[in-house]
Amino acid sequence: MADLRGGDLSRLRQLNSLTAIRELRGSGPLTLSALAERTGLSRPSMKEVTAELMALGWVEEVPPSQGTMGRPARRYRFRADSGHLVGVDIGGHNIRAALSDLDGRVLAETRQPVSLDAPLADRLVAIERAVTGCLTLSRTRMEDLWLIAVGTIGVIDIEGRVIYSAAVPAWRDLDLAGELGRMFPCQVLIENDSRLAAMAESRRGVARGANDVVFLHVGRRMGAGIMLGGKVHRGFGAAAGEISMLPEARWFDAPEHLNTCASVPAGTPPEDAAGHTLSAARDGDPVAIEAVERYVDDLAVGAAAMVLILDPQMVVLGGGFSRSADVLLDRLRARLERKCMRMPEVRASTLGDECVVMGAIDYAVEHLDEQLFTPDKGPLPVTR
Amino acid sequence: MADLRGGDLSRLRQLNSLTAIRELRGSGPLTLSALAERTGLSRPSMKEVTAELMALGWVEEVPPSQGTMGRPARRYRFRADSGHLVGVDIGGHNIRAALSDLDGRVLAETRQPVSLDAPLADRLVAIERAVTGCLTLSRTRMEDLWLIAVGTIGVIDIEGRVIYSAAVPAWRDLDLAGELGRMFPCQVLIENDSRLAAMAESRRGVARGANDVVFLHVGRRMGAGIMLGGKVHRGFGAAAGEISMLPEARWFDAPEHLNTCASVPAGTPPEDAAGHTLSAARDGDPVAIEAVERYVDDLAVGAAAMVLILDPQMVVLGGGFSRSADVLLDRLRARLERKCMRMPEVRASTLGDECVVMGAIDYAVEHLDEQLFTPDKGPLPVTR
DNA sequence: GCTACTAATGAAGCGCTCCTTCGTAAGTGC
DNA sequence: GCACTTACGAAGGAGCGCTTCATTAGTAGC
Repeated sequence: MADLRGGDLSRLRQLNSLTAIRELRGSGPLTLSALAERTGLSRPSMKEVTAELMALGWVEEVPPSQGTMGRPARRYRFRADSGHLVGVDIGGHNIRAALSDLDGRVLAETRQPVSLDAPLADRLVAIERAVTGCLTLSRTRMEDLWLIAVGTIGVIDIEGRVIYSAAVPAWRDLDLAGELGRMFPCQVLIENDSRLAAMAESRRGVARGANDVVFLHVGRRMGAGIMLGGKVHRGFGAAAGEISMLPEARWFDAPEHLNTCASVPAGTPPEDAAGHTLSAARDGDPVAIEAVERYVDDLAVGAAAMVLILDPQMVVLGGGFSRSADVLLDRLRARLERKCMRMPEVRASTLGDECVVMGAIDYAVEHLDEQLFTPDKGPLPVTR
Repeated sequence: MADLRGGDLSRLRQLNSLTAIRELRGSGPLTLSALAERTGLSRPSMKEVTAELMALGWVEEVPPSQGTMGRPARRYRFRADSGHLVGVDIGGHNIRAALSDLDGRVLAETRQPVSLDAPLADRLVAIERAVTGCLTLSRTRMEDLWLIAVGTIGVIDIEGRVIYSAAVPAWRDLDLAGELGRMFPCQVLIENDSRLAAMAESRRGVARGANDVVFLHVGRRMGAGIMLGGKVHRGFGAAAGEISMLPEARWFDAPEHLNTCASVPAGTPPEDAAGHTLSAARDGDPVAIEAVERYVDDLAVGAAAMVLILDPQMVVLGGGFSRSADVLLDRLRARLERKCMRMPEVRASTLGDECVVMGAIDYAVEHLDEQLFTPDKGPLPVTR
């Protein structure tokens, strides 16, 4: 509403075309009348819009559905297959990639393990392999990629440089946008992974329909992503959501309660310790339960800070530990209930490990929408 | 961009009319050509728009400016005087009101002292007096009031009920919207006072031009207001910004450091104690300085939480203690510099005690804009 | 196999909004 | 009083969306 400047007549057509595409994308093939009803336009106008979209290659006709009363209506669908998107999740230990059509429907997925302290070159190679893996799996050519969206750990500045990364040494002070821009021939978007996870949950996960969502990444490291008004909240310098940096929020060392619990068997590899503790707590081990209580005590402080400041509709628990959401959720709820002014819904992620990749794809889809009718903005193929 | 659905042609005209009004409001009288250039429309179209706006009574012609080359251009201005707005600040000890024209230019101001523990009826009477005082001062009739916006301490829910108020006993569980709706014959908007203060600072105060602003109310009580993307951030349940409720954020008791400082002379009334401490610190009293340091230590925790979570462009220090911003600002900056990921600008409020009233007026003006062309929404007079 | 019914199609005509273009009008400067 | 500058106002045209109506392509019933 704010940046709306009316203007030309053609702008009106653009907007109407865009809403038509959004409707088509959301609901599969639609008849002209259905489309007209949904967009609020008249049928003849809608017809003109679809004709234009078909000429542009965005929309195509599909065979009419049979068995209906009256003359069968022509049906149109968004040509989601006329281009491809890739979402990448650059984690500490794994690099995931997924290739999707323009609707965000996943066509191929890959995963490349990578060690935390791998040198930069290895990590970059793993990224390239993850993406090319998706391409071969789905028999897609690199030239058919329109957009790659990348979610990564660390704080990324507006230009796509990694300005902070506690976990991954090779990642610090890296011009990630530059590296990936050289690697792939299409546009590359870079975003913080927790923000993308938040987006995925609010688009296709447990928070679908909620516009104001806080995503808590609980795992070996802590993080948070924020959706406000249905949009990713990046902040003025793209550093929003970094509450784990604040000692008083007690997030940074919170996982230690689970890692150092006495009920973890000796010899357990450190990356599995927290999982053991959570399982033991589920089975009723009082020592483990005590550790979990202390963990959630800490978790709740940062979470309450976010809830009190933002007042979101929903808090989504994601990340590695959210597999044990049954152990964590009610405990977190109880503490937030005491600390918060207005209690938000608190739910566990339904997308799990796929969260960030899915969010990256959703992010790419959103960007696509925005660029559909501003061809000067980015090098998007218009017809095919 | 998101809620934009194109649609009718007349919608286009509405939007263009609205941008025209915004330009006129912002820049005083404008010629047709200037207006056309600013809005991006052609001169003939602009002429039609202004003709319509003049017919509606929103815009009027003013004498052309002299001494220019060529034929003098007709000039148009927004008829800011065709209606009036009132902003009210319901504080603990004072009730302020200001009457403005539709541009938000203040025409009259009043203040009504009221004691913290005054019964509800007295407080409501004081509100009415503050408003009617403005009316008589500016010789305005109650019927010429279009909109009253009220900022108040406490947490207000979406329906305008006070659901929490630590400071003012009479305020709790009050249906404020209902009470004020019965009191005044026009529409009444209610909002949290810190949010309105944030709005005022970002519209006409020190944060003018900044879209992402955190306003910290530092005074006998602590509060915060958030502007994101140029809009007040209310949160899903209108409870955003209440970080002072979190003990770990150390805001709630922070003022005690100043109140209980040993350098405050015995017999000082409690409400003046903090002021004494701040003055003494300015004069170099080491005991007072120590108290201030501890105060800012606490203040910085909650402030850092907000900055880390939101990553605003600017943090504005307002409220009673901000009169001593010279004592506080650099100390706060130093701490935030250590705690935050990206350091925002930190500035002192320039509007002082007027902050909330001004914000209320700005809030009313904004609402007006939104309702200009949706007459079904509220009972706004269209012509005069 | 024919008729009645249903629902979508396609074309025609209208109104609104914006655009460009042009001759005209009203000032200033010499 | 004349040239120059700048704005005004009217005319004509293009784009977009709307309503209306005859036509078309199916199903359902007899």
